[in-house]
Amino acid sequence: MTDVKMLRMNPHTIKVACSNCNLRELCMPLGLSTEEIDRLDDVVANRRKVKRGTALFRNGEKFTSLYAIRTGFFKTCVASEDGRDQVTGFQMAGEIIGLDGIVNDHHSCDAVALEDAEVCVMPFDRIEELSREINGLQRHVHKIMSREIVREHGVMLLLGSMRAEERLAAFLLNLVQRLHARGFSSSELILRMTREEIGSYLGLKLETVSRTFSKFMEDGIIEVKQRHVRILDTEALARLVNHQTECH
Amino acid sequence: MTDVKMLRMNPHTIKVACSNCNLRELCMPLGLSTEEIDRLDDVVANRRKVKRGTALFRNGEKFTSLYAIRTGFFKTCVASEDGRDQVTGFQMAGEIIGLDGIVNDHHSCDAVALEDAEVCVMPFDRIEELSREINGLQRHVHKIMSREIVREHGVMLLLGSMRAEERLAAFLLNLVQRLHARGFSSSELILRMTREEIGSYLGLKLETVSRTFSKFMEDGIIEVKQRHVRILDTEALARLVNHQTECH
DNA sequence: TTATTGTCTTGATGTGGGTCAAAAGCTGCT
DNA sequence: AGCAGCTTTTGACCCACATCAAGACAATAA
Repeated sequence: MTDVKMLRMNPHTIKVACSNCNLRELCMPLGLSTEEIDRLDDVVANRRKVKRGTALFRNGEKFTSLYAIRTGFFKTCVASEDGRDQVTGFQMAGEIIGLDGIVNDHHSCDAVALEDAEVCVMPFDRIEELSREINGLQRHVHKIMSREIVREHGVMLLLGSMRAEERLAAFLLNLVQRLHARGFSSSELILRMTREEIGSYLGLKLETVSRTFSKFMEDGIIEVKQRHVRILDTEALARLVNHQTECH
Repeated sequence: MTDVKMLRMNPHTIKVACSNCNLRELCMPLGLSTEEIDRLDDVVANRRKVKRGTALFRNGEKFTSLYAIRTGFFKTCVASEDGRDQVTGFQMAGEIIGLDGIVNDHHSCDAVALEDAEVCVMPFDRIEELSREINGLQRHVHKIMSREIVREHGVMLLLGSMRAEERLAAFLLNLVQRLHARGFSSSELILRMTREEIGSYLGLKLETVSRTFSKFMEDGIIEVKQRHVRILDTEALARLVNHQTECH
């Protein structure tokens, strides 16, 4: 038996329930009846652990399920024929990954854990089945996909029209805001990704990311020490993003 | 009565049917029963004409419907607080626009016609209703949204890691391929957008777009005369995109 | 402890594409 | 036809970021 088969058949899985999950409000619809919430548990087939540095799924693999992140941190990236690759997003607890696989029944990007992680496996045919019966779930699935489309519009704006400082400022504000929504500090964070991964996401080289961090530190906007970042002046970051230049 | 209200109440609409629409295979699912196809006609509330240069919808407007393009050509664009804007896509006959509005019940981008256009208005609550009953439609809606997510991944790769020539080559190949799928030439096309709009989409300035066109012409890869483009060497364009540099 | 490897910072230098400017070509209007 | 306003092209110059290179720092293993 191949290693791959072993992995598929013995995927460190645990049977669990949404009904008592503290992340439910992040990844599942609100306002369901208790009966509907019980039925949601049928959607989550099991959980799966993903070790740091390994892939939850890879480009080309058959698509079967969406994944709700329970713990840990992921990056998704696409690659072009000639080997360049581009980080398309960083995902944290409560967020859903795998949507890219729906259109062609195969994934078109890699999802790699940046720290040991655990995900809820939600077979997509079960989701479709149940969302025919629970309007709130149907609506929720649509919203999640639309949200991803809108998020990507924002990244396109960033990549297409912002300069390095603006990109990094936008990146930091976005990260800290999402962490804050999960109960973490709104001024302090640990980066789970390397400078190179940040650079890939932002369309910059790692040296530029590093230099821009240093620049922000000189300007007293943040403190950075390796992966630990403390935001001292959120307003200044926001001003950078909105390009409130001091001219006239 | 305000102009806006006038517009809403008198939107140049015509009642029509999918069942005999020659674009159905592009915007609607395949393999439905005749009974199901008849019911699809209920989804399309009416058609709406959009004059060149005017918006089908704008950022901030209430979201009610998706739109299937019947004729004409659109651009979608997002704007940042400080007025910069970014073209996020160009859409042609058979493609669906409006997906951005689902998540917040309001549109988050503008859709502007680049030539006189006509769209089928599909109220989203009707789509949701019917897709609970017709599995093929449900699946189709999911695929359309997933396709858009994957398309945007491609744009992120382009914006994040390609150089000007590669971007323009990728853009041309993509356009001509989509046009070819609609029965047009695979080597000749009319650009419906300005150099500035191309530049915005590709994260370049209009001068760079113009220079790159000229460069391609010097190299004998294409012929350009204003908005008319003839592709002489598709292979060369493809090689550019895949960065097959001549260095070993 | 030291070696090893991956990550990060910083400096020196180069360049792709941005910016500014001018002119030519198109389109539409009167 | 003639004018006005876009759009496009092209040239000259510049700068933000890439590239190349060296060294510092951190984490892990021997």
